[in-house]
Amino acid sequence: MEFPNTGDFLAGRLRDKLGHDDQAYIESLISETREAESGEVLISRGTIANSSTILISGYVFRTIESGNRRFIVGIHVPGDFIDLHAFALKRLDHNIVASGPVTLGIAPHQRLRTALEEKPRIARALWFATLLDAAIHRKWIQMLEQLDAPRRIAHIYCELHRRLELIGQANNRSLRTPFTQIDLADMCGVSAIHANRAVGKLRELELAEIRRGDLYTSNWDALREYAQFDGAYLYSDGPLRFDQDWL
Amino acid sequence: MEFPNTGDFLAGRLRDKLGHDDQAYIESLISETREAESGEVLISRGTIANSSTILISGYVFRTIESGNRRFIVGIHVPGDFIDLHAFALKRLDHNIVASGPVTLGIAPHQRLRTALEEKPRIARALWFATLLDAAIHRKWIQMLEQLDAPRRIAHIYCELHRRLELIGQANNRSLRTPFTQIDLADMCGVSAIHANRAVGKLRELELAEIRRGDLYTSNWDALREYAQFDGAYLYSDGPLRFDQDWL
DNA sequence: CGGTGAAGCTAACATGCATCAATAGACTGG
DNA sequence: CCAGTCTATTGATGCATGTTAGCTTCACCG
Repeated sequence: MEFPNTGDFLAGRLRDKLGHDDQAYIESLISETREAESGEVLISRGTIANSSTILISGYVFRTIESGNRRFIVGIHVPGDFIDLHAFALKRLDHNIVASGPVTLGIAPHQRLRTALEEKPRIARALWFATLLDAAIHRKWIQMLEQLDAPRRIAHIYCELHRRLELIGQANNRSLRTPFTQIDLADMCGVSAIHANRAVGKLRELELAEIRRGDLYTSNWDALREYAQFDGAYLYSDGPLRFDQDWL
Repeated sequence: MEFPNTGDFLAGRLRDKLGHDDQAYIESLISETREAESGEVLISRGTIANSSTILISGYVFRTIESGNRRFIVGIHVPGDFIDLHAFALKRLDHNIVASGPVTLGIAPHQRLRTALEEKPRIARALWFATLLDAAIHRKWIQMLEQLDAPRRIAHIYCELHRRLELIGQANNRSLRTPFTQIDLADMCGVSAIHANRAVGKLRELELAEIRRGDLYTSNWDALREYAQFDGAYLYSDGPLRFDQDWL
């Protein structure tokens, strides 16, 4: 299977957790790829799925609609399984929406089932991936409880930067995204106007310049300190040997 | 193994998901039980664990300490595995703290490992449990993004009420907890003073009376509507057959 | 080239919440 | 029984954020 625009796109999340053979095996679960446009609802809340999806390029949001407003409860970067829940739970409790153009890999549940039976290590790797999602969720909860709007925005960009780093797609000076200020507002639980003020404050403090979703900074460290960002929750440190002493 | 104060305490989370034999099997993973006092840190962030823990009675918080303040990012009720993450990730990124006196069941990782190898259905049940945790996390994110302080408190109690219902420990008129207003503040990301005002507002609206953590109400439906509570995210509806078409 | 709509930006006022200060009630240990 | 501590409560003040309205900028497209 050929993946456009990506080398070893699965290198990120499961990087230290699987050998090269296992990575290739996971890629072999993908039966086809698909392109989608910005704003497209890739998976709707409540739909019964019989395949799961890997994000190959672009960004997607997990969104919950409530009271004619949309809330973003998670973001995914290339290499992430975006609906493993649907495999175990059969239906999702939220929508998955493309932010900007995306490329997706489709993994039929039938193949996943076989993989889980034949390769226990794969099963654990997928479990690990969902545990990591949960850890990121917890960090967002804390972020929403603790930080004001400018810091929330800074924290989100710092997290994305680290996650892109893990798949070799991070840039020293900038982070390009298709996010609008409305998207930022929906992530932070503030109004779009206030998201605008928050972006302005980061600019005023000379920590970051955010233009049309693209963040430019000359000092990631200062930005991370301002956002009180500590990436330990991403479990990306080397010595953690996932497969070694588990099986 | 005898469990004090609980009948079939695992009936809740995995209720429809496992047969009676499997429930008994999970209970047999527990090598010993342990009591702990209110406020005790049961599992510290960063500790390498070689056993996992099931909450048998009482409540526990998942907490993150940051900038000399504590944030609560999750609550567990009897029947929940509280540190399955530590099994797969080896260390936790947060603390687990007893709220009020608790009884715990200890399941050595060695036994869990054997169980996962011998009973694929158990492995999936545990995976399901962590996915449910993630779904609850997402709901908290949305709640923090959308609701004001009084509604957040109401939502948290509505969620707990539903979760207690699933293990047959819910009461029609009240919900007893050992939570202080400081705890409520740490869950909602507001100051203790404001949590007090929020409690006062629920009282003023005649939706609920909260005294020393115990909530009394004559109208759960009104409270749920006020909090915009929809329990679908708890995946507790009958027709979802977890083990049937998965294996 | 100019119209159109979405996104970004700004101002003015209203509300939610933090903070400080102070007090009262409840539990605990002497 | 009292003192000390933790919790609950109330008021006053200022900052954070919501809301409404209007304006600007830019990409797209006829």
